[in-house]
Amino acid sequence: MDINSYKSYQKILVAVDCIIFGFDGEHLKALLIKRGFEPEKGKWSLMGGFVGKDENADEAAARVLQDLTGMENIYMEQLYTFSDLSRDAAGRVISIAYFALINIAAYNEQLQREHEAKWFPLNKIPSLIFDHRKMVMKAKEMLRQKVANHPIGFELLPTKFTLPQLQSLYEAIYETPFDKRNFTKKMLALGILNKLNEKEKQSSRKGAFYYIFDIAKYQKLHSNGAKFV
Amino acid sequence: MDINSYKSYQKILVAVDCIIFGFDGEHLKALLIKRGFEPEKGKWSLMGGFVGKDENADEAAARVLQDLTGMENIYMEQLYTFSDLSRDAAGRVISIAYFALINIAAYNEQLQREHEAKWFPLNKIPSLIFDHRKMVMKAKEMLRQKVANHPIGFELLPTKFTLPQLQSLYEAIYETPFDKRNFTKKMLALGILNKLNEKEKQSSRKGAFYYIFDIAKYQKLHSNGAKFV
DNA sequence: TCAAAAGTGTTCTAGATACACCCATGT
DNA sequence: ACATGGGTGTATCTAGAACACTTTTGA
Repeated sequence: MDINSYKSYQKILVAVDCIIFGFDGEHLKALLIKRGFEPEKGKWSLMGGFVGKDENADEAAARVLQDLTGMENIYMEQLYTFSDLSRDAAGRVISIAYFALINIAAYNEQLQREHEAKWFPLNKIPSLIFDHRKMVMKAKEMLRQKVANHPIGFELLPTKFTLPQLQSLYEAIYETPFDKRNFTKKMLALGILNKLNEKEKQSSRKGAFYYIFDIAKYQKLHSNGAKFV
Repeated sequence: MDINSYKSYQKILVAVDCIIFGFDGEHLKALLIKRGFEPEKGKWSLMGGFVGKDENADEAAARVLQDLTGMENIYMEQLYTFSDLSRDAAGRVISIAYFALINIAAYNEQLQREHEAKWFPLNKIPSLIFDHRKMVMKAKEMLRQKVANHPIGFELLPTKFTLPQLQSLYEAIYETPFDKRNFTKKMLALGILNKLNEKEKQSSRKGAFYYIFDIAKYQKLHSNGAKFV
């Protein structure tokens, strides 16, 4: 703050934009919508909204996410604030970007149709309005960093998942294959997965055992992160 | 964005606040100012300012930093955006926090007096206005993470520095002692330090060789980070 | 019986850690 | 001569990487 009074400064429109990641078992995807209003109507865009006078940015982002997905308690984290003068064609708007991780299978098809939303693989993101492409790229980078040290990958999977599914997810995030034995070894060594006495039989004849993430065990061990990759 | 027009949303005052880190050879410190205007006049605070209509947040932060330090080209990075409804006692203001690293020895004493600024060791931060304490803590966390993978520690030291100085810095950042032999070994193994044929003789009789950071070598090796701790 | 994916151990290598003595110099 | 901080090497341990075969079962 400098010595000028608050009043001599101009207020600015503040938006949030959400990069919503999902994983379909093969590709890491982002949920985009066809923008329904001007400017740039009809173009692909991130889901966003303005920050209202009675909410903070986290609340605004959660509201936007709920509008689009119908879900609450989505994993969500602030990413970065974009403030270039001409980033929004309609005027000065700064945008606080959030990234969110959801279980793609739980996503409501109905809402998808209502919003004209679509999942795009990260390597096939269409042309986006404004600086949204930059946001997606930054979110992807942050996802990689976070996943390496925090057990957030599980947010992208169903409650019950198999080790091959988990591995596919990590391979999709890092765009690189991992050795099955080493991967399994490391994940199990973390001691935060509980094996269920039940198999997933869709994707193979033999079937793969389901696991669940044991959040209690995780929190006991290392509240501030451990190495996941 | 939702279907409402931009106009139906309220604009918000947008500020930047800077967490400025320095290292005096022993302690990691943050530069704080005595706030010169209401509300909370006379209390300790981060240096901040509003984002003007003709600048983006990075530019605003750079301007604020230059006001306080007289320096340009300071290492600076966006940290997080704080937007709680009641974070500023004077009204709704969101603040984009930045952290900056400067060579404390190059800091202009004159400006320090003008701004009633003072360096505080990180473990002796006084009571701060608003949510500034949260900002400082978050900045400290980010500094640790960044320093581990990026050669930004050098920003806190003079151009010429000794290995004992570098080690003290890392020890201050991580609040933990390192083994001298292992530290030296690792730093030299990175291959990004150039030994000068010149010694620093203030702090010991024998004297310690000066080194300089070789940014060119660093960039050649790994543009996207390496392990520094 | 065979195709397709799941499951499982050992060896090797590199990086991290632990550890103690001599060196250079100013007083 | 001695006190102070600077400089250096080796042995051990641990985590990560490389690598191939057997198991299960539906078709």
